[in-house]
Amino acid sequence: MAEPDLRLEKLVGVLRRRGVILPAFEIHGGVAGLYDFGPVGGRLRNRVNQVWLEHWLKLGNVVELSCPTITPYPVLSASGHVGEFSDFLTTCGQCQVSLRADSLLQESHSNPDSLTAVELESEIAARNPQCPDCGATEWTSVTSQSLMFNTIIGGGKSGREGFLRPETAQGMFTNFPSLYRHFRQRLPFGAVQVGKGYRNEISPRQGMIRLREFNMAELEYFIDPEVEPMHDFSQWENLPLNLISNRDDELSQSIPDALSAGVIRHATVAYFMAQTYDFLVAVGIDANRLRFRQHKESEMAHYASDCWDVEILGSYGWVECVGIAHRGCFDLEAHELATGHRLRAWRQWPQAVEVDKEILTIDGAKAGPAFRDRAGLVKDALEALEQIPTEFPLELTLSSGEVVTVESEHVKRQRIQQTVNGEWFLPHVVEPAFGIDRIIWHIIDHAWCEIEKEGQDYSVMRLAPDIAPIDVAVLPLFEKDGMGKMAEGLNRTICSTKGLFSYYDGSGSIGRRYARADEVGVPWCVTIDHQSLKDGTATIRQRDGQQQIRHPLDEISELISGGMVGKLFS
RNA sequence: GCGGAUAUAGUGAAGUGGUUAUCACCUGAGGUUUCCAACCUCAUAUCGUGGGUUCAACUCCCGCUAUCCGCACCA
Repeated sequence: MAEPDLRLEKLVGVLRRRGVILPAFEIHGGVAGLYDFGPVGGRLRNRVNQVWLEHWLKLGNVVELSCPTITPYPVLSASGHVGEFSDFLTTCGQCQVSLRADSLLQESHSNPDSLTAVELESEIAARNPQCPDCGATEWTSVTSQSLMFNTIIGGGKSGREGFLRPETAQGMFTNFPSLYRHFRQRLPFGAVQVGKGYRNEISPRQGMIRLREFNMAELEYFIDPEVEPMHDFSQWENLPLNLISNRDDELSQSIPDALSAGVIRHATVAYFMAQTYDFLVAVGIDANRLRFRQHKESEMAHYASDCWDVEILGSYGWVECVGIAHRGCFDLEAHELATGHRLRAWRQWPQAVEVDKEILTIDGAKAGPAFRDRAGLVKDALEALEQIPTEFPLELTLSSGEVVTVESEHVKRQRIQQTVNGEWFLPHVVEPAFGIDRIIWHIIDHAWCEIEKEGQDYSVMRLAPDIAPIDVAVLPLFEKDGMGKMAEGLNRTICSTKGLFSYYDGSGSIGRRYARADEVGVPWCVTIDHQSLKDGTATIRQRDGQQQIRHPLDEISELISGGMVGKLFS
């Protein structure tokens, strides 16, 4: 490859100059990790989002949600983000290595994870732990490295702590009851959301690759773990893909083959991998620069049973752009535990079961005064006991973690006789999560090429017509004799056609204007010339291949919006 | 967050302690031109930002911000 760094520099220059992607707030000095999609990029982003949405909605049992980005503290505490996303760091005064402050106290403190920044700092000062790298005992002050943006919801004393969401998923989990009702209590179903996520990265790098505010698109697909998933893989049977298993085996195998070989562990994960492949190729990712990499046991969250990343090769090497994870019931269970709201689906058994058993429950008159506000928890814990205990007093662990002493006078036996028709269970979730900015970056990276044209470097963005931000450039050969007027009229017609967008360009030579259009990936140029004035036809030029055909003006917008124009060139 | 380098027009670069800061491409206006970056004329910058040194700072010094490269962090 010839000077990849130079290519990257040139590409970044093109994107800035033409208003595709540029640093945000640049006139104020800019902010690391924040980028604008400019006059051309804005519509590009929108179209990629749109194609993504349509791709998943066509599954037929998927709906779109839109949830707030401002998220109250308890939601992200329940989901585990508060713990996961904030670390306390300190730096060695000698060798400058940065470490998690709690890891320094692992030896000397029973639970360093629970300490606040101030406590960590005084503990470190008191115990003088050695730097594992250089052995020094000087440490800088402890700083919090929360990766979430904090905010206060509301003002004054009533203000509640909150965050800007680090992912869109939580809103879809908290909406489970509404989704369940919408789908008339029948699994499987899914919810998608396209929107912004925020992570206060310590050092954003590599342009669009690591951002502080980013566009993401996620699908949460809820399934019954006891029902064998039914997916039609016929479309992908003879399509070998690049797979790297968690044992680092590099395979070239079709998705259904990898599934039956047990490399991919779950059919729904496999199905979404195949769908993801189709989406990425449809928006212009080069299939040869795309691979699936399975997470190793060690890098997978404990609750996940299988997880695959899609990595795309571009100017920054292989970059993770999509994660497809089987999350088990982790998320719904976490929110259920935190809120007490049932986030379950009903499974009807084929045969009703008659239950006739004895359980232990509280004797309200005695246990009520004894346990007061915990009486309900005591009741739940007692009724959940598999075996009826015979010895009292009994040490009973409540769901809150608290242990209480139960005397025999607090309890009574109760006979249960009922018919049970089914059970409530926690659905499992398979989640494909897409980093839209990273995907857009790679679409551009793969689409942009410099070719030699008459001895000059010539820059072309070979964007797929479905996502090209500008569908048509309307060009009068000259801006005189009414050609300019005619072209302006056509431009308005195209812009008012649903789904189409065009621009008018009358300045410079015709070749220069074709070049300008090619550089931002306009697939079609329509040129009005002298003949157009006479017979109402114009030439349509194809970006890739640079061929031209002549066609009646009044059919052009229909031809392009119907996606039929490409056929004229074959 | 640490260390190093860098910051001049839309893009890419040159240059200087002292009147109007160069160059190429791009962009705009006018001319010319019957389809692929042609040509001619003209136009477009308070030299990242705040402070200091100086009679005078784009130029020297310091802080900040951003970018790039290592390290660390993150996925």
